[in-house]
This record gives sequence, C-alpha cells and structure tokens, in this order.
Amino acid sequence: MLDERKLKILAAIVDEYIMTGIPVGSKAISNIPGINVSAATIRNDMAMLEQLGYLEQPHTSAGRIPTFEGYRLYVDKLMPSYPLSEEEKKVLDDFLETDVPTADALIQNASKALAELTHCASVAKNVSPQFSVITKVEVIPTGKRMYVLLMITSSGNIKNKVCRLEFDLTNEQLDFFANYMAENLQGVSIDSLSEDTVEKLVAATGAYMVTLTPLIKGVCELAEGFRDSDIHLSGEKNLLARPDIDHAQLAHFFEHKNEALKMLDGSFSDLQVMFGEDGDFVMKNSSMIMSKIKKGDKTAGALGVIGPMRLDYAKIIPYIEYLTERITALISEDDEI
Amino acid sequence: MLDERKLKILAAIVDEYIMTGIPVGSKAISNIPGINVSAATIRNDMAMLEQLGYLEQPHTSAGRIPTFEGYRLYVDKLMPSYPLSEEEKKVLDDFLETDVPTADALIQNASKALAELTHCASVAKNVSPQFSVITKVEVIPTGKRMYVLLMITSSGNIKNKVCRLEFDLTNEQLDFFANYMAENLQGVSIDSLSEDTVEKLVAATGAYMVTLTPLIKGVCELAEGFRDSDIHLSGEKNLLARPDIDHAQLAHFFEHKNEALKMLDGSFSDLQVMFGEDGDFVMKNSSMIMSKIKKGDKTAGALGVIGPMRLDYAKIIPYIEYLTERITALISEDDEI
DNA sequence: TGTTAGCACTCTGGCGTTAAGAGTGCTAAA
DNA sequence: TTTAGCACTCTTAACGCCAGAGTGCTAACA
Repeated sequence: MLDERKLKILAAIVDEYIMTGIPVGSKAISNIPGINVSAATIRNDMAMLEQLGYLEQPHTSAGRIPTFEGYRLYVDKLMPSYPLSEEEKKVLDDFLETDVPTADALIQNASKALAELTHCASVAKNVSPQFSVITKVEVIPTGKRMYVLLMITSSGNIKNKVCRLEFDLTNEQLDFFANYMAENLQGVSIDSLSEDTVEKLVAATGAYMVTLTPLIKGVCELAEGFRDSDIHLSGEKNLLARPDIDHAQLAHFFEHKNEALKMLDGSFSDLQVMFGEDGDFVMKNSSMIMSKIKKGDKTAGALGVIGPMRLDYAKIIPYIEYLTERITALISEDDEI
Repeated sequence: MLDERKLKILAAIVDEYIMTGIPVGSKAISNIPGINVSAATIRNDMAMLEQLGYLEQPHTSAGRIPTFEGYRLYVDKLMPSYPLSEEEKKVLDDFLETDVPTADALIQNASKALAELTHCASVAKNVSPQFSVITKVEVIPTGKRMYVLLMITSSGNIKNKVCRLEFDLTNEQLDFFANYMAENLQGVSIDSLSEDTVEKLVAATGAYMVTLTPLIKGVCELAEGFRDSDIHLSGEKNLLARPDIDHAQLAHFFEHKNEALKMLDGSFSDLQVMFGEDGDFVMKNSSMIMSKIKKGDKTAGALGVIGPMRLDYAKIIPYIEYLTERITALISEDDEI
C-alpha cells in the first residue's frame, strides 16, 4: 500500500512545503532529481496519500499540503538526517557557556539559543523545586523595620522577599528566629509547608509570637513561590512575525503558558513532537518539539521549540538533541547537590 | 480663528473617533446634542480645522480623523473632566495593596492595574539603584562548592547570584570575605564599582587572592545588574489584539523596550502625553501617557500606559493621576530608607 | 499491471466594471 | 453668518471574466 515511492513522494512534499509554505503540486515533485516518474504517476500516488490521511488539499485545484499525520510520519520515518557541522556545534556550545552551570541556567541558555537559531519561540522548563527540601532560611535586616527573607532549597533555587514589620527586631529576636527556622524548617520539604504547619510554627513561638508572625508568614509565601512550575518562553516575538499563526490565539497562549503547557508535567518520552491539532497542545497550525533533560534517572527539566507546523524538523531536532546531550553531560559531571 | 464652536466640534470629533475608530463626518457631529448648527456649517469648520492641522482626511469622501496636534489640543484643553467614582477608586486601591509597600512594588502593581483596566500595555519604571550605595554583601554557602552572593542597596533593592567555586571555602576564608566586603564595600556607591576598583579589591586580598577572586568578580557582576534601568511592561498582549497597531513594530518595541523608552530617563513634567509621530516615542498610531512619581523632591519612578493614539485619555489620565497620587502618599509616609 | 500522455474540468486570484453609499465642497439663498 | 441643495469624488462590495495552476480520468503503451 505505502510502497517506497509513495513515501519518497510524501517526504518530498513535506520538504518542499516546509521550505516554501505553498501547497505543492505534482509537477514540482516530478522535477526533483531522484524521482523519475511522471507527474501523472505522482498524481495517482498523491490521491492515495490523501485518502490515507497524510495529505490534504486546500481546494480542488491547489497542490497538497501535509496533514499532521503526514508530518508525524515524516518526523518518525522519512526525515533526512542532518548531522550537525562542527561550526554549528561550536555555536551551540557557546550558548551553553555559563559561569554557574546549574541545570536551570543551562536549560534557559539553551532555550535562548534555540529561539535565536530557529526564529521560533522556545520553552525552558526547569524542574520544579516543589519536591526538594529547604536548605536554609535567613533573615537579614536591611533598613528601618525592613528585613530580607532568603530561602534556599536543596535543588539550589533561591528566592528572597522583603518584609516590613511594625517594629524593629532586637538582636535577641533575630537570633531566636534564625535558630527557630534552622531547627524547624531545615530539611523540611517545600511541599509539606502547608497552612497547618505554619500555624503550628506560629503557635510555638511563644513570647515572640507577635513580632515574628509576619516573618513566618513571609517564609510561607516564599515556599509557595517555589511550588509554581517554572516555565520560561523565549523568542515570543519570532512567532508574531509569522503570518500563518493566529495572533489572538498566540497572545492567549503566552498569557496562559503555564496551563497551556501543563501537559509537560506528565511523562513524555525523551524527545517528542506534538502537533497543534493532535494531542494536548492546542494551537492551530503549530507544533512543539520537546526534549526531556535527565540527571541520572531523574528529570532535571525540559527544553523545546514552538513554531508553525511547517517547522524545519530535520534541522531543529538535531539542535535540540545536541543541546540536550550536552546539558546532560555537563550536569552529570556535577556531584549531587 | 478658533472660536468656541470650532473647539467644541474638534472635541466632539476626537471623542467620537476615540469611541468608534472610524472617521467621523459632519452629519454625525450635527446630531450631537449641544451642537445646534447644521452639517454644512460643521463642514466649513472642519475644513478650517483641517487647514490648521488638527484634523485630516484619509481620503476625499471620508470623514475626518484627528492628527496628533488634534489629540494634543484635545488632551491639553478640550477633554471632558471625568472624576473617578468611589467604586473606581476602590478598585485602584485594591491593586495597590501590597504587604511590602516599597516604591518599586507599588509602581509595578499600579502598572498591572493599568494594563488590566485600560486593555493597553503599561510601563513601570523603577528608579535605577545605580546612584544608591551598597548596604550589605553576604555570602552564604549552599552546597558543595556552591555559594550564594547577596547584595542589598540603600534603595532597598536586592539581587542574588549563585557562584560555583573550584574549592570549598573554610570558615576562616568565609569570615575574611565577609569582613573584607563589609570594610571595603559598605557605603560604596553602585556606580563607582568599576573594573579598577574590583582589581584593587582583588589585589588587596593577599593570601586569599586565588580563592576569593571569583567571589569578588561575582560581586562586581551583581553591581552591574543594578546599573541597568529597570523598566517593566505589562499587558503586552492587549496591544496585539488591536488591529490598528503594527505588530512587527510592536514586536520590535517589546524586544528593545529599554532603548525605545530611554527618553524616560530625561526629565519630563509630572504627567506627559507623548504621541507616536511627534517626539522621541516612535511607534506609529500609538501614544504613551507617563506620570512621574516623586518622593519628596526626588524621582521614585514612573508609571504609564502605551496604547493606540485613539486612547480614552479622559478616562485613563485620571486613573494614572489617582494612582500616582496614592503611591506618592503611601511612600512619603515612609521614613527615609 | 503499472506508467504515461492528453484532455476536460475546477478552483483561485487578479482585474476591470458597476452601483450604492458616504461625505465633501461649492453656490446661492435666507 | 448660516443653511439647503446639489454635483462631485472616493471607497467598498459585488459581479463577471479570464488566465493559470493543478487535478482526475481515460486511453494507450510497455
């Protein structure tokens, strides 16, 4: 049914459509070297490919464009392999240079590289620190009745927050708070810092209750901040330049990126291509390539590109694979944090 | 030349055009209660207003639309005054609620309020801490060879940075660094922390040079971070929904907001309306309303709205004025930080 | 049986024409 | 100075027409 020639023709159509963006007709394909049959033969094959759902016709007298099933088959089986040149690797490596090679920083740099090189939007998902534990809570006086709360997690994430209190704290109060935090929160998982725990903490401060309650509330809010999933987009404006993507839908997507990309929390295979009309990823005419980044057997984040369905998969997928590979190598060198 | 009736007609045209976005003709104006002359008379006046540069005609048989001079006159003299209702004030007040009423947080909240209520983009400019001094530099160990640097300025700004060193520091080294920073950087202005100073600092570490150099470099980078002007946009996507604004120009503007808004560093009067074709603000068909926020006689930041030229100035300007006023009141209550 | 040439058919997109509608400027009268 | 009337201009939508691109089908061919 799907003999080799038909696959070759499908590949040629997808290639051509990715390049030009206009529906491709039988004649254009027949001119491609390597395909040595007449346009009529190709028309027959195209009709069959359309019947099988791999192609569609915008209107009767137009050429064909791939359906997402067509893209899927192309990506899975037909795509030409495109090994990266040394220069390309060099360019990608340069992007990964960071003086603090934490997984988060590397993934975000890689994302920026992808946005720039592909002229698409890119996604950097850092692993949520919600399952890590609190390493340190500090309070630092920084002005009249102003204090900075600082929280550091075992995954190396840091957040700070300014608190303004009603009164200045005495050194004794500060010491008490520092010790109290160390004793009660060090090693506690971010996720378990619920309202209840906080109330218990507040209740147990005894004589210090009035003065320290706002600080403890602040600590709780810091922990909340760690609970949100951490998705960064880059190169949003690249997609605005594309006329084939609906700007209203795009604006909505940007606004609700966390919900729109929540499927990333589920498990997906190491590298996955999602199409806008297919699964959870809802954006017309668009597709997303995502790659999971692992550290040992744990997920350290994810990295990907969002663009029009007619994406240059053959070029972009190796980019993502290479970046993923490099990041994995760089962070696996690290000791456990 | 510009008698009262002509001004009334101009105001009516601007009002109408702001509402509808379509060129307004003489007949529409003649129907407005309060204008009791015929369409023919209005046509004569419109011709004169056009000659004076306040109106223009997209084409011969269309109505008139205001030029930016027309808008300018409208904003300065003609606009109906629109006192805020108590409910509106309440809504705005709610947005200003923040548990840490620093100027920065207030301005950013106000900006978000404006974006939401006006369906435009909004600008929050925090006063750059580049002229403030360093209050505190801390280093906190946070894992194997990992250290968090923390810098706090006299303006209450905080930045942190993770450093990875080649070796773990001993307690002695940590203490030395903490003291060294306190002695040499406390009270030093952000702006004066140049390459030279850093090299001097490095040179004077003596035996600790090798181990501490990366940390000092990190401190320098933190200070650099404070030097950038701090402009936040909100509600960008609101402008994408507007068809009368060029998306390509908009994308470019978002990408280069710092350069595009550098005129905000210059002095401008308390509340200023800028038009896209007029002064420094270059965005076709757009305008910007900016209000300076003061603390005493110093500038504490700025707040504003960016939208299409046909902005509902009569409603938005009171919003901005009220927010500015409230923020000024809230931060002037503060002691000097 | 698979491939190809030929041909009639369909649909789009550009172009010119037409007609309706909106709004104007001008003129002459009030 | 204001107004009514009117001819004029310009846009917009609708319509028909035509060229071009691409197809599907048929019949011949290897």
